[in-house]
Amino acid sequence: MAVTLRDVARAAGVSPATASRALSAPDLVAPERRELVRRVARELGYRPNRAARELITGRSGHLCLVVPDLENPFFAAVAKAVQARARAAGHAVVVADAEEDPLLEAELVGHLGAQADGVLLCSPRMSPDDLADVAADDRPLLLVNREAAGLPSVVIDNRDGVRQAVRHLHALGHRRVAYAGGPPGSWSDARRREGLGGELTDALPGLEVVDLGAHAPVFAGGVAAADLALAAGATAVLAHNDLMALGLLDRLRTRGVRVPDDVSVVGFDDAPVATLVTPALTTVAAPLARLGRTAVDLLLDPPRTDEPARVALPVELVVRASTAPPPA
Amino acid sequence: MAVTLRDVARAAGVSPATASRALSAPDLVAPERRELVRRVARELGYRPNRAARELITGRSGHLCLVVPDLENPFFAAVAKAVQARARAAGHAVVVADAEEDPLLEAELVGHLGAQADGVLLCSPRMSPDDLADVAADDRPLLLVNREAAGLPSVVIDNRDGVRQAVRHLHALGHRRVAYAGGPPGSWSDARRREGLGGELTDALPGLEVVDLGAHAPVFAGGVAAADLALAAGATAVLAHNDLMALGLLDRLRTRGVRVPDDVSVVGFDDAPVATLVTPALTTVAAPLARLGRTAVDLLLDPPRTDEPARVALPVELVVRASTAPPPA
DNA sequence: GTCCGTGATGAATGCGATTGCAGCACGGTT
DNA sequence: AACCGTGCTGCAATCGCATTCATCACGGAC
Repeated sequence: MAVTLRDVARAAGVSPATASRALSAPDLVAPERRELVRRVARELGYRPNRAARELITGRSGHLCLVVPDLENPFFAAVAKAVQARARAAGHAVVVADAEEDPLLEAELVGHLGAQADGVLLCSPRMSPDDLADVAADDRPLLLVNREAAGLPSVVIDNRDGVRQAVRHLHALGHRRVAYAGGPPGSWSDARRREGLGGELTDALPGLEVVDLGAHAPVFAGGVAAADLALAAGATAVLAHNDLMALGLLDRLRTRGVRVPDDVSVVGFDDAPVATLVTPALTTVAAPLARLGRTAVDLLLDPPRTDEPARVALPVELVVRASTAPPPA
Repeated sequence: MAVTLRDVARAAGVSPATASRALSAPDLVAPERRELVRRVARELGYRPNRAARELITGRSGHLCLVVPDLENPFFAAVAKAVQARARAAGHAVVVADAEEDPLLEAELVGHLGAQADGVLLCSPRMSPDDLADVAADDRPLLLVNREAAGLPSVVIDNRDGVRQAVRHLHALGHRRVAYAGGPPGSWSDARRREGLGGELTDALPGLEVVDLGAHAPVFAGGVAAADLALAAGATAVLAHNDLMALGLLDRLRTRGVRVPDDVSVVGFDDAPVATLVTPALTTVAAPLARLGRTAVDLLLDPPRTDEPARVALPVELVVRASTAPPPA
């Protein structure tokens, strides 16, 4: 059997209460006794039983992370960072893959979240109403890459991202730029469309933004968008994410259109795959690791304000080989 | 506060013991009482407290999954499948990213694994000795994509994978095939080298296999291997994994070598990215989802044999656009 | 010398669910 | 009528730990 606190106490010749204090409230125990207990504990290989501790303290030492798809590099990157930061803070991470399903998402938050010290809900597909429902538990909840009224959140600056991308294209000489949007209902897609609005076109003379509509945020979505972009006569396409940008690249090549000579392509997220293709993708880099770390920090000790915290992280355009001046 | 079993019992007019049995050992309770309790529990939104249950049963309902890198698509795919299967079996998954570090890996198994019902150790970097150490706990442990004496494991058929790949290349007419190996000490790389051994060259007349040595199993490793392959005069290269194959593709293109016209390239794993590049990668598809599912099944109810279970899953060559007959 | 404050310690309690054991009612057997 | 087996049910103990409260020793102040 495992070593319990009683074993340590017995071996050290103290009561379980003293042993407990020596390990988790050191100030309350006389120095030499404290060190004795700690040494004995180490020698015996004592590990506190999380269940017993949770039962009495109410804290499990677990965080729950819910993502739509673990295989999506965006969420994989966030999950990795969350895991690392949580571990540094002494917490384990229970991850749940919601398989892009809003219902499953809500269920997972309810089931798994109930046994955790807090829940990180990543890019939820849920409607604002359902979101309010799952947040009704007193369990701390933090939204990642999505905002909602009354809930704390960490997001990336989507508006600024598309602006940086479009300014880059405009500076290269492009005047007709297409946006290949993400799925309908996507919160981040809505923010990006805001960034493309009047304010931007006002600031950039001669610029026309063509909306190519909503697409699945995957390779196939980009393939479909490519044909629309060509039909619309755009010389540059900004994609909702990198996966779609790869689809664009592939379809354009198939149709004999050279990138970046004939058409420029810009992605979003800076997924690792962006550097693995030819031409390497110009893309808006989202600080995914920082997103994950900030989320954990904010969840574990929330600022003591009345309003829930809302953090937006800056993004940065990374120019690679998929953008160039338009053909003369 | 949360609804406890006592609340349910009181509301249903029975003792906590009966309420407990009604929910988790239904046969022991009279039918009408049982249904009453279950209805009341549902109406009150009762959720058993995992900590309390763990304390007495010793089972936590958690599995622990340790992987070297969550962002690696290979492990992301396995993690996704593990998570799904575990959930179906009523278990939550605690994931730990070992950051490719054998020491951290061992520590994570010790810390996190101690509080779980079982540990899935994915492609451990650990030495066989350290492996034996961490397995010394009575906690069930299962190796994924690695074998070791005395431990149960689920692997893919690495030997057969390289054989299928090389047979394919030989059938296309290639006679000088290079192998760009993975990192030194990699268990799966060793198995693949076995597959390339005498048995294969005996069976395929005229075939020569050139060993390009060990490389980091990433894009940059493939880039380095590309130059070696060209210098060795190979007309086809088999890479340790898809990431390296992408590096090969990129470097060959940069040097003006056409794929597949001049040189054929074959990857391993069939990571999602294999279809996202041009030319789409011919690769050995590892059944990653099945790997994860099988691992969970085997961990949760191990066969009652003396020897620990060893399962090898079949792989399948997927021919895409990166292989063709060699130049005349 | 007595009293009180201080700091260190241990005994006891409880967190919520499970489970061995005893008790109870009931129907059938001798 | 006495007895026994069967089927349910409840009591109470238990898991490992944190924490409250009482106790005790010690030293300084009066």
